[in-house]
Amino acid sequence: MVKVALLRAAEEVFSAHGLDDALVEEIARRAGVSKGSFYLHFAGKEDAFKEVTAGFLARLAQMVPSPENYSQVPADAASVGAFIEDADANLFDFLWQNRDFVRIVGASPGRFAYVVESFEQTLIEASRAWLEHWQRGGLVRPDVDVQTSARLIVGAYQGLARAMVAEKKRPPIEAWIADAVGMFYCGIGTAPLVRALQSRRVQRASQAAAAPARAPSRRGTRRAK
Amino acid sequence: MVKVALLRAAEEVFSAHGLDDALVEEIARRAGVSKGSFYLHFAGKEDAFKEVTAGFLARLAQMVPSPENYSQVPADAASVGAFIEDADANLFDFLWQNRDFVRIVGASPGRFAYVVESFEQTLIEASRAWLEHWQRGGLVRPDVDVQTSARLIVGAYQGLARAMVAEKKRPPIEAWIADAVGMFYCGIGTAPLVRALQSRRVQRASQAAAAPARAPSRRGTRRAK
Amino acid sequence: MVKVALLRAAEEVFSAHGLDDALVEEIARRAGVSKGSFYLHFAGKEDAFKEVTAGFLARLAQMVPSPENYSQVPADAASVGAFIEDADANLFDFLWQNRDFVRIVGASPGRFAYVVESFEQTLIEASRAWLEHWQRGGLVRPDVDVQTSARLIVGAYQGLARAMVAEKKRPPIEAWIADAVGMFYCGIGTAPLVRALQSRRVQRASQAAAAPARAPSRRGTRRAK
Amino acid sequence: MVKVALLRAAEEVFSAHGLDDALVEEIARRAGVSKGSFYLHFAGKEDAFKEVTAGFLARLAQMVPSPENYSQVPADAASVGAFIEDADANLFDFLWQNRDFVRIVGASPGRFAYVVESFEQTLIEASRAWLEHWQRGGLVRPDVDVQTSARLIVGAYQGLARAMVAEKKRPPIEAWIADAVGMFYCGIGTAPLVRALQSRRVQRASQAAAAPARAPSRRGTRRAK
DNA sequence: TATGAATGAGCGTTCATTCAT
DNA sequence: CATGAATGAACGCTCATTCAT
Repeated sequence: MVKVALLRAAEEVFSAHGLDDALVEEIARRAGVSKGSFYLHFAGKEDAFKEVTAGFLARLAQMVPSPENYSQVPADAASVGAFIEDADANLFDFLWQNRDFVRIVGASPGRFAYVVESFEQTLIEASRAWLEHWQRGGLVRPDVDVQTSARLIVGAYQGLARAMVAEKKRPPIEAWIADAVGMFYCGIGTAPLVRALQSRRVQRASQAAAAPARAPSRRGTRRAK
Repeated sequence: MVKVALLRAAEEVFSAHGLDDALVEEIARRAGVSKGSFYLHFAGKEDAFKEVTAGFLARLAQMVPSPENYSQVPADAASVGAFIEDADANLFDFLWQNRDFVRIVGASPGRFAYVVESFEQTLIEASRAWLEHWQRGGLVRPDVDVQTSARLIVGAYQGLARAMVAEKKRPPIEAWIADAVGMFYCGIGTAPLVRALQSRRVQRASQAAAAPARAPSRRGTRRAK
Repeated sequence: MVKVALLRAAEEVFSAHGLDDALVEEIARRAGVSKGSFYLHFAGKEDAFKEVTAGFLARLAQMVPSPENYSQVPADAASVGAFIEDADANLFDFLWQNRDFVRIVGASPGRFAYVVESFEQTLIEASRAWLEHWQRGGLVRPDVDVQTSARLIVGAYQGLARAMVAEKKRPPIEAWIADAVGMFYCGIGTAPLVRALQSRRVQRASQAAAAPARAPSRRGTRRAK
Repeated sequence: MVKVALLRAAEEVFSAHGLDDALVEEIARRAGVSKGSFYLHFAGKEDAFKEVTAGFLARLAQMVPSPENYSQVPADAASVGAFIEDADANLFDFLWQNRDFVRIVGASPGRFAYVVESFEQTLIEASRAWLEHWQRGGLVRPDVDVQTSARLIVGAYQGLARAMVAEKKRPPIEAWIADAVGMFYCGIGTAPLVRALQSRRVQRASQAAAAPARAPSRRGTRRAK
């Protein structure tokens, strides 16, 4: 119980001040315990940061669907577009909610690079699995190198994520993702998938024309607080 | 002379450790002077950081061409693509050479945001000037809002730059830029420009197919040292 | 416990070196704790000085009698002289014991002037109260302006105190006070008081003649240590 | 020439900040020379302080008259009172003009006590000389111990000086001195001198009654600036 | 003489970590 | 498990003094 409070407090303080400027004192105070208790649960400040990061990545990993753990695996061209966009938007919304912490983790390139890299591998693996799944289902062209494509997609998404967390106001994440999905899957998809994605785009464009001042329609996880 | 050495040393140390973790002691030592001498040239550590940043931005600004200070302003569809890509690749190569420092400046969003923003304005202004120039020359469609387009282009390039400096190994900057240029200018260019850009792309693709293991071919400014 | 030791040590060190030349290190060392502990109890060196000063003034204020808190208020001419001289000698003896610190506080006229002034007000107020008391008792002439007289008396005593703390060897405080009391109260007293004071003076003179090598006969509070 | 400027500047800066807080830099700047030049003329900051103090005491000593170097030595009861008061008032006015520096010198009791003491000796010696002179002239009673009286007078004047320099606004120095002179010389003077002093007092009192708002009538040396 | 850049010892303050209770 | 007082290493900045020119 205390450890949970400490982790919560640590995430807040690390998000607000970064690893170096975060005070153990403040973490303990926010958790409602003494500074000494902090050291009963963590070996030190850096260790707490690692745990917070690990927890964050675990929550993040839970948001990454994979064909194995999905009961209703979409395999028809019509629903794949919506499925991908929804999953990705969920992930990006979560990153936006926690953008301060994401920024902090990304700001220490030397230290803790491994955490980013391990998550990157997770993402690549999941992407590869989906691409294979859809390749088997005839939505992705048989000649596509799924491993390479997965790498490229994840790399592009990282750039997108970095750009997002550097913003001050919430950017139109859904539109960004739709564009990205359109770009990637049109490049590797078979004719049915490309047609389905294009019809989605047309549909969305007409909606946007009808209601230009789009309500952000928050979805997904709220920021841990 | 001493100040130059201090600025060089400061840039190195700030790049390596960031503002807070940089030691005045180390900066002075690397510059070959005493700690006291540091304070003959700077009001304090933060002041030195500002000077380093200002110098960096000045060097950066020199790499941004504008129609006014360019003797040979390209205005024909055939050469515009190469011109843009070359200028952009130069800029990105410089950022890559100084990626550590770029990361540091970008890592303190609150403090020093103004330096990033001021440079952003410089870029937007230059982009707008080029777009107007080419609009007058018939390469950019007359109905394009150059101000808005300039904003979008600069924003996209920022995302690209952020993604680049976060990499450990030099990414294929030239390819990234070529893709970006292809995307943006096809969207706002008139038919001749679009055709010229597409022929560039075809040409490059065939080159890449012939020589898959691309030699990086460093160009542009070397890192100040 | 630690704070008491720190306050004691701080008073010593401030007395010996003044605020600026006092070393936090030395204060902590004398108190038998680490430098870090000093900052658990004080916001900084100046804050410690203020606390020491406040404590000193509090002890000082306790030595100033007032008619309200005195059970046996003397109101007859014969005992008033002895009462005044005794109270004043007590106060001056305390100042002498703490002459180093008194000198330090008085040496920074700009900073900390308020502490001296606040104590001055306390003294004036007490003096006024006594003069009114004795005026009602017929020992002070009815036409005397007690407020003005109180100011003058306190001012003269301040001069006396300043002169005393600047001495290297203990001056004849009792004699100084006796002279001062003789001067002031002869000027404002009614005939009975003046007669009583004069008889005291005669008596003391004959004693002094009999025992020229006057024993200092310390009295009152010892220096806090 | 440079040394004179440095001494002047040093006196100003020492007066304003005290020995420890005075900056060699500021002294040199005010003198219009470089910091290095300062060390051509003084062995260090403390040495400069000693020279400034010595110069100040020399000027002070010049203001102390002695029977030997006085062409018109007053020896009649009528003019002695005016003579003493005038000389003392001159001295005190000078001290008032330089009260900041006087305070500084007095504030370092341990260090530099010798300068005060040497000047004290000068004063005592001069007072003794005058008392002897007047004793020979029949204005001071023959049974008076001139050495002891000189000590007492100088001690009392020191107290007066200390009280004065601690004031924020110029106190009525002339009145203080007149009172002091009246007190001391009535105690040791012969009948003619006492009568003369009393008539002065009466005269002054009537003047004061006629013009209560006494104009200060500055006299003597102006503050070195 | 004069300069002023360079030096480096020194101090106030912070804060992660420890440990006796 | 919990506390919080205590520790001490670390660092930014100041400024008296030196010395090459």
